[in-house]
Amino acid sequence: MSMVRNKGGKYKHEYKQKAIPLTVVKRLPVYQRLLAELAARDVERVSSRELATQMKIDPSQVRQDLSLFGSFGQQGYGYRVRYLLNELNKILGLNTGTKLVLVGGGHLGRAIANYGNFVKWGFTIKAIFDRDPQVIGLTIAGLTVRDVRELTPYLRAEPVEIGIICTPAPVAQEVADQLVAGGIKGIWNFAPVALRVPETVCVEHVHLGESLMTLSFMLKQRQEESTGPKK
Amino acid sequence: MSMVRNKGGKYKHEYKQKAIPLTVVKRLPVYQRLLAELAARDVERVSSRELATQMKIDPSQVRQDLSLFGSFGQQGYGYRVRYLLNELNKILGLNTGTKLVLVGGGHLGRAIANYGNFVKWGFTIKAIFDRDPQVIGLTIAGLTVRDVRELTPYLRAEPVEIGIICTPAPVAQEVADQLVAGGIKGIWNFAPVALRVPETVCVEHVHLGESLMTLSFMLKQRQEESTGPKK
DNA sequence: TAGATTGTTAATCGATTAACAATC
DNA sequence: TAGATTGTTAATCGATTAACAATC
Repeated sequence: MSMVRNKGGKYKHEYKQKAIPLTVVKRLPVYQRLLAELAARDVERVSSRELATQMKIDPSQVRQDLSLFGSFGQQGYGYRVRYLLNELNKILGLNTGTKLVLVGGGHLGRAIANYGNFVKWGFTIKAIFDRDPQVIGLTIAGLTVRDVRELTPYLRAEPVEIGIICTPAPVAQEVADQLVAGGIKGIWNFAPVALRVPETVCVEHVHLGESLMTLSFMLKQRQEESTGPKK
Repeated sequence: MSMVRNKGGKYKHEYKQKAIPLTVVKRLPVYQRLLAELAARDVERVSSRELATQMKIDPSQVRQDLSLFGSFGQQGYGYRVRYLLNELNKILGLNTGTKLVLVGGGHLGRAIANYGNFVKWGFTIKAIFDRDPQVIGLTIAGLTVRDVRELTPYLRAEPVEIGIICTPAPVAQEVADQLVAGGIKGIWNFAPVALRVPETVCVEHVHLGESLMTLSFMLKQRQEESTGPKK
């Protein structure tokens, strides 16, 4: 996938400067997962129509999304599964040996640390920190939990791309500040607070409470639909 | 909040039949959280502008979102925090004693079971199931883990609104089928698969892998922005 | 070759933002 | 009362869907 001339004779993708809409960004990992599943079953090719059916979206959308990053298919054929998967991995920054630290060794932190699914995309948790003397010194997923006071010095000595926050809400902002001070580039936040960070730092939050409330709302709506008048 | 006549003399909210856009649904829990924080600090009133600032959206959007459910504010004053919070809780179906079962007693399942944050909205996990003989019989969050083969009989005897799936991906669909057979109304799915369920069943999925990939992508974009040409 | 399917441009649809009368 | 802020309608913006020439 190098630079390609288009009709006008101009280069496309001279610089990938276009901002990708968040709606598209959220679909990229889904494409990746579907492609990975197909590749695991040794499926060779896939059409935008097939991918779209799986995701309950329009085939045009699949093609439009992918075309933001390049031309990966062939007319009349579709997409080669392995090739497209590989391109998506590159787009998503997978398999580049991304390093993480985890702060908060409670139940959720332990679950994340032991969740093996990330390793295969090249993500590695390098250290775990906690504040509680009862937790410090424990072994979680093969790592000895360190005192959170060592966090900033650790990051100075061992630069890491991503920090995971699995602490209670009240201390999450403080931890975020320390991670930022330590030069972290992204935060994966599981605490139910909106973190304030500099613009240069990316935050992805997983708010379990909000997720459950969403489900609760949908349930209630369904119920009212059936209770209410039938059209 | 009962029925109110509008200018045309027609009742509004005769039947809450309008479908709420998913974009709005996803913001409702955020409003709820912000209001709960304000209520905890004994703040009495809040304006759409203040809420909007917190959420980095437009004040119009806050008012428009809320107006889908009723008129909760007062001109020139804003919204009473406690009143609006209470209305949001009703809208979201919180504090109605929702019962859940959890399938999968691994690290993630244990974290969910021990995550105390849901209890305060009236969600209670009534039983935990697993397939592994090593896990069956263990006590997790005060509950003895049952054999997953008891799942369907259990649900027949003890109706439950929501099933949580914390199993590995390959068995998630099978578990979903059993939950549906047991009359469950909603599924909170942590397994990285798209579940096939009847239209009557709501699914909310939390895909940790997709979330981490999203973060990875944003990081890569940031990096390319700074590496690439400055404007 | 004929059939299929891409990449892309144009048309549609829906969500966000702006504006303002109503009124606390 | 004057100032502030809602609820709602209209205008704008962006995302999704449709259409089709290009071509494998």
